[in-house]
Parts: sequence; C-alpha cells; structure tokens
Amino acid sequence: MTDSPLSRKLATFVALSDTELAVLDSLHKRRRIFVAGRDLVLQGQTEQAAYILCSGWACSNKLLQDGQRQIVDFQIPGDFLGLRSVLLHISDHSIEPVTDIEVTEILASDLLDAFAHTPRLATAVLWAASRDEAMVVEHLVDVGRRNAAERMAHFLLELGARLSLVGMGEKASFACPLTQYHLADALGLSAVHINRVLRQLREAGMVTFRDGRVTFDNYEKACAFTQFDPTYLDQHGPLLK
Amino acid sequence: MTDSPLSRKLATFVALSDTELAVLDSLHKRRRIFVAGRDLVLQGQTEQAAYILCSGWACSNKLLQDGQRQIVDFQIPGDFLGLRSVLLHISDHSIEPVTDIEVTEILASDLLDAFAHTPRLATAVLWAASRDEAMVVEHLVDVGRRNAAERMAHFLLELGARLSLVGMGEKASFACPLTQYHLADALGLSAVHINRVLRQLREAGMVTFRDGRVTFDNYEKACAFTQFDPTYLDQHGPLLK
DNA sequence: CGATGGGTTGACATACTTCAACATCAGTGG
DNA sequence: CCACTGATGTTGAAGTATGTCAACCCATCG
Repeated sequence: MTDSPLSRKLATFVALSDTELAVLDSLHKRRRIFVAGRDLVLQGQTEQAAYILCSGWACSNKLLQDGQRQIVDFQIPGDFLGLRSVLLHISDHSIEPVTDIEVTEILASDLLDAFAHTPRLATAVLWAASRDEAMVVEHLVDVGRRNAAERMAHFLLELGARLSLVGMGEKASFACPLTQYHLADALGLSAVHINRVLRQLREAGMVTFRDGRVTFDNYEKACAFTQFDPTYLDQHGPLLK
Repeated sequence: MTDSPLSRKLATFVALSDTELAVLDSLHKRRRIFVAGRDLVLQGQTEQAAYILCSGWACSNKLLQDGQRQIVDFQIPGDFLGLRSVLLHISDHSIEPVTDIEVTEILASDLLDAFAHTPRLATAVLWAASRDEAMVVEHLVDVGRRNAAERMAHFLLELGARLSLVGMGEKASFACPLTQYHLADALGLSAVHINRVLRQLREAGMVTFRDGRVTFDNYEKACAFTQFDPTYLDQHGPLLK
C-alpha cells in the first residue's frame, strides 16, 4: 500500500490492516498547491474541506479585531489541516501556508463515511488529534508560564523533535523557514523581543537561528534550561494491535 | 435510555441510536468520589483510566519543576477527565478536583472496544475532543495576545457560556468555586494581579466576582471589550444525523 | 484561640513593548 | 546597470504592564 507521511504517522499508533490503509488512501482526493502567505482556510468559513499536508510548512492562527494574531501551531508534512473545522462545521481559525505547500484535499463526507466503516481508522485519527492537542497544551504552558528565553528554547526543541520524527532534519539541527514575525506571533512576544532573545540564546551558546537554519550548539544545556520533556511527542507502542 | 450529562452533550452532535446510547451507558463503571485539592491523575502516570465528571469542578494542569503551574482547562459536569491520557498511554498533565467531585470511571479497554463496535460513538467522542481543543486554543489566544483585563473578561464570559449550556447557571450570572489562585494559574498571571484586575473590571461596571459568584453587570460591554465570540462553543446542528 | 487559606492593598522591581532609526538583501522596473 | 521598494533583521532609548515582596484583614476550623 501507499506510504504517505500520514499513513506512516497513524500506523505507528494503530496497526492498520491493508483494507484500512486502502480506505485511508482512497481519501486522498485532489492534489492542490497553495502559495506562501495566502490563507487557505479563513476564520469563520463553513462547509470546509480538510487537507493533509504533503510538503511545505503551514500555520494555524487566530486573528483579533485589533490586528494582532496568535499562531496556534505549525504544521509539517503528514499533519492534518483543518480537521477541527470539519468536525465543528465551522472554522474557528485561519490557516496560512508559511512556504508554498502541496496538500491533498479530503471531503468531510468521505472522512465521516470512512469512520463509520473503518472504526479503527476513527480511533487512529482520534489519537492523532490528541497528539495535536498535547502540543497545543504544551504551547499554552510556554506562553503562560515561561519567560521569553525559555519559551523560545522550548519551542525550537519541540520543533526539532517533531521534524526529526518525520525525517525532515536532526533534532539538533534543521532547516526552518519561519521569520521572526512568525516566532513572535507564535510565542506571544513582539518581533523586536524575539530578535533580542535569539541573540541572548546564541550568546549563551545554546541555539543559533540564522539563514533559515536552527542549530543547537549545546542540546543538553538547552533541554535543561527549559525543562524540555518530549514525553508528549513519543510513541509508547501501538494503542491497538 | 439514561440521560447523563455526557450523553446529552454527545447527542447534540451525533444523533445516537438507542443501541449506541446503551453502549455509552455500559461504559459507566464504578462511581467514585474525590475530595477537593487531592490530585486524581498525576503527570507522568501510565495505564490510566479515564473519567466522566458527574458533579463538581476539576482542572487539568501542568506543573513545572520550579513550582509554577499552568492550568490548562477547567472541567464541569459532563466533561471527560483524562481522555487524552488514555489515548496517549501516558498522562502529560495532572488533574485536580477544585471542589469535591463525583466521577464515573471508564476503563481504557472498554472505551476502545466501544469505538470498534460503535463507530458513530467514536465520531461523537472525536467531536467532543475537538470542542475541548477549540477551548484550549481560545485559551492560548487569551494568554498570548490579550492583556490581563481582557483575558479575565474573556475567560469569565466563556465560563458563563459553558455553564449555561449544561444548565449550571445563566451566562451572565453563575456560581464559581474558583479562587484567585486558580485564576492566576489559568491566566498566566500572579494572584496579586488577578485581584487588581478583578477590581478594575468591577469598577468599570463589567463583572463582579465576589463570594463565589460571577455577575456580569454589563454583559454587552464585557463582550465588546474582549471581543468575545462564542462560535467555537456553539452547536451548528448534528454532524451525523 | 491560634493556625490556615483566601483576599486586599501599597511600594518597588523588571520583563517586555513601543517607537524609531538603520542595515541588508532580493526583486523589479526604468 | 541602477534606483527604488518591500521584507526581514538589528539595535538603542524610553514607556508600561505585570511581577515580587510585604503587610494586613477576615472567615473558618481545628
């Protein structure tokens, strides 16, 4: 069967049969391309399709009326885009491609049908959603209770761990297309302060973020500094055999 | 069939058959009581059961090594406790009863079995999880991009909306057992500042929180002040007929 | 009756924001 | 080939929201 990033991700959690993989595969409909910066889902939109990200980076964010925004999460290949929008029948957030991206569209009706006929698939998706939620929760802790430097270090460590899981870099060194404005909106800080904090971490010999690449100069030190615990990202063996 | 807070909640989303309601009902195992303040799930615990909250308030929170904590969410009757812990096989957070609480225990194996045989139930639970995630996301926006007063007002508005949905008060006036310390840990502020902000909102004629009761003196003003948009809490008709 | 938990208030400290200026670079049109 | 523009990054100075520390009040409960 196919070996898409998504099926690989789900398979680590629920051992999917050939039939189930085939159903998963049949969900992948139209392939579409979106260019960086142009939103592909808008806050408040209804009757939205979901997507699976094939290549590139995206981010989900919420806009406030005064123009501020909060980036909730970044998505990398293998991640769902807008799954929640489908289930809640309305999108409570926007999705913006950070780079040019390639996605496959999944129709809401197909997805719900698949759940009805392939319950283990529903469980697998529920797991994936839980994992996403765990990341949002950790993000909330970042913003609520860590100072700017810890926040930044923790965020970059998590990003490295996620990327290395899908083979897009080492956890201690990876390519990263985010601007300081993205970081600011994700971490709840001003872009100016992001710059200062990055310098601070660089001068402390922990992380360097330059020219689209993040490199941990001292991975252990960074982990200790920000109490990074990747438990919530780890697989602990399949839930369903 | 039974009319538990949970089945009522799920039924608004997925029209459940009598059979499905019976399966849902059969999940309710042992009824247990926990006293206020003594954690019922600990961060890092494995092989955890999940619970459904029947009465009282609880909160899920994450502890940092330096003693700070971030409250992620408050749970009220009808909400799941520790659902994510079951799916991820490990608890990434603690759960503390805010008041004395009554819960029913659900074994992980029973829940997964039920999903396998009752796919619509799995979809319903996936929906409930999405709704919870939407609340966490809104919470993240609070902490990341709203100032203390807006944050507080938004939080109290959301709480009122949630409580009125399950019949535990009016959206503009409800009983609330939280202390200022709970509010501080939820909103990422110090308890002292919580006190000042509450005074500020009271003197502005928006909300009064005193003696365990929240009263909106001017609901419209509070909504406008903090751009409260309850979209993410609303039902838009059942997803599955 | 003292201890404890919750709430209230003031004085002071500080982490972060805002504003402003400037550097660098890629793209674009003349 | 150059001038111009827009996006991104960098740095300093000044302002402000929030945190910290400390004192005190009140109710409850052993």
